[in-house]
Amino acid sequence: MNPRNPVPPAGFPHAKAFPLRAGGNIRIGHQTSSILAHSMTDGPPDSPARYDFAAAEPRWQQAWQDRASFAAPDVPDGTKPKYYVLEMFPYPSGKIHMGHVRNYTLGDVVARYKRARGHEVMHPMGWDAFGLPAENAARERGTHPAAWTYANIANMRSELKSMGLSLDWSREFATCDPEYYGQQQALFLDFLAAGLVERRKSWVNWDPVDGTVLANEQVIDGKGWRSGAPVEKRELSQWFLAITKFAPQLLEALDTLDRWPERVRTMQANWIGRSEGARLRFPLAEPAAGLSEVEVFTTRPDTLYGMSFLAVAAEHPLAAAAAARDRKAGAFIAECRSQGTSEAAIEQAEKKGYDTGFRVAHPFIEGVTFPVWIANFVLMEYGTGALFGCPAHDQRDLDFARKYGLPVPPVVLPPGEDPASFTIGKTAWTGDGTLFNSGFLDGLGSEAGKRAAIEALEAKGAGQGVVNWRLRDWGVSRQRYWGCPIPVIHCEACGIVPVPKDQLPLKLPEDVDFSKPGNPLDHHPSWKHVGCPSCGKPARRETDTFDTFVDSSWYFARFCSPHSPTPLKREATDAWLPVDQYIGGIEHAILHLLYSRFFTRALHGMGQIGTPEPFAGLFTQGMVQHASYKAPDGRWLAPDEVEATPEGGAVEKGTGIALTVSRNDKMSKSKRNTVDPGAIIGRYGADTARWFILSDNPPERDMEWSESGVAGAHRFVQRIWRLATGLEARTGEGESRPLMQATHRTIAAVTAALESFAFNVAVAKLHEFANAIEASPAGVEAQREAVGTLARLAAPMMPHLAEELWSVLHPGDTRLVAEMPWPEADPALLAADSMTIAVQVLGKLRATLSVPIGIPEAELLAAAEAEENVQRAIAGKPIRKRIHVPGRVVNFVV
RNA sequence: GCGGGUGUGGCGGAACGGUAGACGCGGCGGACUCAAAAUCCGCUUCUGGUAACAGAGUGCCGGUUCGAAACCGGCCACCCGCACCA
Repeated sequence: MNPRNPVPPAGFPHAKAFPLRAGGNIRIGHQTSSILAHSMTDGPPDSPARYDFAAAEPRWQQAWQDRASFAAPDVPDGTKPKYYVLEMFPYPSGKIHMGHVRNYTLGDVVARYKRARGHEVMHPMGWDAFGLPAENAARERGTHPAAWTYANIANMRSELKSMGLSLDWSREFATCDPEYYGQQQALFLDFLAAGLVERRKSWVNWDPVDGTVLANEQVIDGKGWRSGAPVEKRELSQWFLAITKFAPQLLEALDTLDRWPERVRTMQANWIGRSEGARLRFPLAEPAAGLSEVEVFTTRPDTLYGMSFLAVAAEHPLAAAAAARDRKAGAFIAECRSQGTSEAAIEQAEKKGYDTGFRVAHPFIEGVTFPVWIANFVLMEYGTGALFGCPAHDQRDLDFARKYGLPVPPVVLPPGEDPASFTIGKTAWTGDGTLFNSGFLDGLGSEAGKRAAIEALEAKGAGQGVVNWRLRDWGVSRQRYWGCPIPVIHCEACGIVPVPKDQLPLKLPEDVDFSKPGNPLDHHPSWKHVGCPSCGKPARRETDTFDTFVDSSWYFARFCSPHSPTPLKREATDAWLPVDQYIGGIEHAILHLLYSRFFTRALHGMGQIGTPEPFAGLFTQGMVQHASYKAPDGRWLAPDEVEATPEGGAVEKGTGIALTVSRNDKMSKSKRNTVDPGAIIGRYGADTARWFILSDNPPERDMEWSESGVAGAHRFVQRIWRLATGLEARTGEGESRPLMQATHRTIAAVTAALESFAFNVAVAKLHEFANAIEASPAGVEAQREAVGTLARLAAPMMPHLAEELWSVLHPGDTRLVAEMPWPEADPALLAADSMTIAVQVLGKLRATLSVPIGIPEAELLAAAEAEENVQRAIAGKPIRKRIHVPGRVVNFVV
């Protein structure tokens, strides 16, 4: 996925925060971590007492690759249930970051677990490779975007491989591969043929810094999502994908996505923004500039008799008509446009308007006309860009009316108010009530009034009831080079002519000049000049490229048949879609996920995909954060420049200057608090990094990366390694049944935890199990069995160590844990031999009682009552009630 | 303003309505060592007590229940998303 703040390529300034060799003291919370690092890097690497992850991890990665352990067929034979697990694919910015490590570790746990549970698992990886950072790199240092991108991919691929992910690399592609974007061009032509593409002039969000158009979804607080520059309004011809045609389906189907987080569904529902109301036309008293009426949308047709004025947006045609005959109107429009849409601007902006002098008639009120104002709070993008002002029952309209001295006629009487005395002060009445001063609507309630007003409008031909959507069509044109070329040709004679499919892929030219501002494709001397495929006359290629969100709107489907000569292969998508578990950041809750849903529905409608929804399950992970350190002079310090104080604060190394510590800050270059995964993996190994990132907290929450936490995870890795290698030395002749029971309880607990994404709990249960093994007096064979199960249960999280443990426990066994089935809990061993019963008096714990399973109730109650503490609490009072919850608790009520 | 979510030790967090604080981090004490590291053992919610034990305790107020972190009603705080949306 394209990050909002892409990390510029090449060396992070503090990539050396965690040096691979000794000497890198990270002194957060005393000296443990630096001391540990010292011993681990300087100690004998082949010491039998320590697990040599640096040698073992590549070895097992090679073994998986040699055995093609993670390859999935395009069309499985159906003997196993399929499971498609996918993490949002990365933007190749140069290096992986901790967010990637978390994301891909989560997905890998699911993939490995499901594989062990007998599913045919597809777990692919690719690259969301088009986008602006590559072009910026080209401008800044003269590398070609393709060279920059593919070099980054090569680097990040090897970083991902070092994590030991169970990926099917044979499915890998980058969206900037012509084999991919050529298929995307073919899909676009299908969309065009299906009537889902429109070219039209429209007011667009223009990012003056990036020099390109932005979709509404890419404008955050009035600023460009990438550049952060205030967005301007411009009118341009653009390509649009007709997502609004699917608005009702996209909204309704949210209810079917029961394995999506509630908050994502809510965000999408809000974004789609359905509202019921009416569209109606107000005739102009005198036609102006060819306009004879103004259309408005309202959700409150019941309040039509409360009209006081009509207001249009600055971009509305009627505003232009006013400007044409009135210089001051033009000046007001210009003022509105420069006002900006930033949050600050909106908050400060008072409601301003300009009376155009035009007047409109009212559909119900004869012989009266109302003034038409241009108002800065009317949005051209919503509804019709015009509204009727009803100040008594809309706060914003009321503020406007008070400012300009417009009338405020009340028409909705709140419950309990007297019509003779009810007036509106500074607060509009926006609730329901009884209509009055409203002609034929008088006496109706608000809901009945709406229905009656719509009926009357329809009868008069003045309007109709409608459902209005906040969702806009998706403008996909971008004036950039490093994107998928839009495969159409503009011909003076024939108009818009699609590039014939047999000429796809329409490739980007390689010789481009980034020295001039603007779109290099447009500047290219020859690329855009082409013969019209229809009439043969000279014509012009479209030089816009697609928004990169188009690339990510169907990649999950392409993964099913990544080498197909057609965009999709129906047998493959039928076999694999929908994605069973999709995992990624919450930042894509609207944009990417909504676009992908739209694409899937569109392709479903064209018969190219058999399912209407792309992602059956969605999991949104939290961010990875890290403490940040700021000096009084405003400098940010990297963790390795900081020393902890005994009081829990931090000072700058060397100078001793006290620093402000912020404990949970999103990792960012500017705050210098990033941690480089490559360095962590080099120093502790992939398993340690994976284990820690899973153990810290529930995966949907933000987590804090801490050095001491990683060190703790590494201690556990080494500990269970010793558990396996020291089997013979740990003599034991004792009973093995308790250990077997602990084993099977752990199988059940870890299984339940993994099923519910409670990976931190799974980790805790495995810690407990390791404690139990260590404390067990059981003999060698029973311990071997237990440690072997520990390895298999830990395998989704620590795959390399699991293989290593298995090979140590079972020399000569050539099976891989990655290909073994999941351990089954034996119900006979889940049942305990004895149980601990809590004994309460009046709900307060007074004793615990260890009793054999199956003890008669009377016996148990007698034993409980006999407890000394219980007797003291009862204090001689008669027991009124004895409550017994078998296996749990006894409660005496006195 | 609308919508969604979260509140539990020093910290991250566990806990089918049934022993609150599993597990980890940090801390304290100890063993081993010439010394350190690594490793191991013990303690670690708060208050009182040497202890046994007692009292309090899951944001606040109330309710349901033999029993509430969990369920219900009413608040508070924080986080996130949307928002001059007609």
